[in-house]
Amino acid sequence: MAKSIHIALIDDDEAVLDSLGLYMHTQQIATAGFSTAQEFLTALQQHKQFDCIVSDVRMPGMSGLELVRELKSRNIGAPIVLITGHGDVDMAVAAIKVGAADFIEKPFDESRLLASVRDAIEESQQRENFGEQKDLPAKFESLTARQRQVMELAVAGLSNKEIGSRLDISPKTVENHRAWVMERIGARNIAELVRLAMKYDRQS
Amino acid sequence: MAKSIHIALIDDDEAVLDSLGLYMHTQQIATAGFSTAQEFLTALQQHKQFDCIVSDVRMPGMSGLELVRELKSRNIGAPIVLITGHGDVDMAVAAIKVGAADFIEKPFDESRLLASVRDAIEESQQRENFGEQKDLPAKFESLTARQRQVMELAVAGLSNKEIGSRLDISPKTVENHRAWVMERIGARNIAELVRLAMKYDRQS
DNA sequence: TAGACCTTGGGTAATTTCACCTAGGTGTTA
DNA sequence: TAACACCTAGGTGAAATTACCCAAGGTCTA
Repeated sequence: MAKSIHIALIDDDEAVLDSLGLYMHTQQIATAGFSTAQEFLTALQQHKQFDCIVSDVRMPGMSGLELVRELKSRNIGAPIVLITGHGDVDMAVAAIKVGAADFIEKPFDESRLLASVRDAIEESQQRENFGEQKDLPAKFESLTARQRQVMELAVAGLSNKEIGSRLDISPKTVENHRAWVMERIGARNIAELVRLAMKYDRQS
Repeated sequence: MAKSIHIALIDDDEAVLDSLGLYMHTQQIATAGFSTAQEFLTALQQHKQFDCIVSDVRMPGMSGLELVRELKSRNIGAPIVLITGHGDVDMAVAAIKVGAADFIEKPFDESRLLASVRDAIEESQQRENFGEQKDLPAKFESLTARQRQVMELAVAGLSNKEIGSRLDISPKTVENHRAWVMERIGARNIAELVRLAMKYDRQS
């Protein structure tokens, strides 16, 4: 349910990496620090996944802006938040145009960055959800009859015990069906399942 | 969350009361048995509340049909399921017309009655909900700013811990706000809250 | 200023959910 | 027949929710 957040921090200044990493940690966000864009790209090639990428703009080697372009050309979906100490309007415009999620000037409040990161992740997930919505009918129709029964009662707000007595099966079995439903539909919690189920109901 | 169900059983045949009461008990449904409609009405006057009333039709004194009329004239909302051993189509039609929720001929399967009772309760609750829907905006707007924040994040599927770190308050406080929200909105569980919140979003 | 309400957060205990696992019985299909 | 999917249901352990209780401090208002 929790869905831990994991972000990448890219900055050639170690002090920045440390302080941001520490702050994010206090916010239950895992971080991986990289001194250069190249280092980060190497990690990517090793199948590492990040929910968001926070990168400095001015760095030796590949710049943050170039990194954004590179990632976009690779079709990496993770949102990228750029931070910089020497930004100007043009640079900011360019960054957003090529697809950066945000562009923040140093010095900034850590909470400001956090909010930006969260917004970016949320937005990208909503994009994902839009993609998924087309498969909604397919997903719901892939449920077995039993799973559908359980799903409907769960969405109606019944506990596993109540569903069990309603369907005359053990609460444990309900639990199992429920787990399957969550996985098949791709919902991370009941709230999401309810939302998707309502969407599906209205669609079809 | 559980919302225990409590129904009234009215039949002049003690054996019927006993067996139905026993069966309902196995289904986590509490029952109160009455030998005559009058007895039941007396209980009603003592502020007893029932989610559903199951009554025989042919009884000494007031008949089941008369009971339905009586209750309707008193504006009692609880659904009434009639059961009878000597029914005919006309009687059934009349029963439904005056507002009985269902009309079942003996002998019947206990599970058949159970399903009928549950459907009736669900329907009557939906009627209630329709009534409540008009108050939906009022309810949501009665939330304080903090409660609304918590509500929105909860509906989005975040755990109390996540909401806490997002709002920089302790999970415990989130819990308290959440409880208030549930009470104010009148939702019995998250699923219901999500549904109401979506309804509200679409309405306004 | 006293009362009402909101926000904050602590405690305790019961219940529920979640994420794993194993495993038998059934029915379908390659 | 063997593989596969499904339903059933048990176990364990961690995490979360729910329902209560309590109290302190702030703000606003009659």
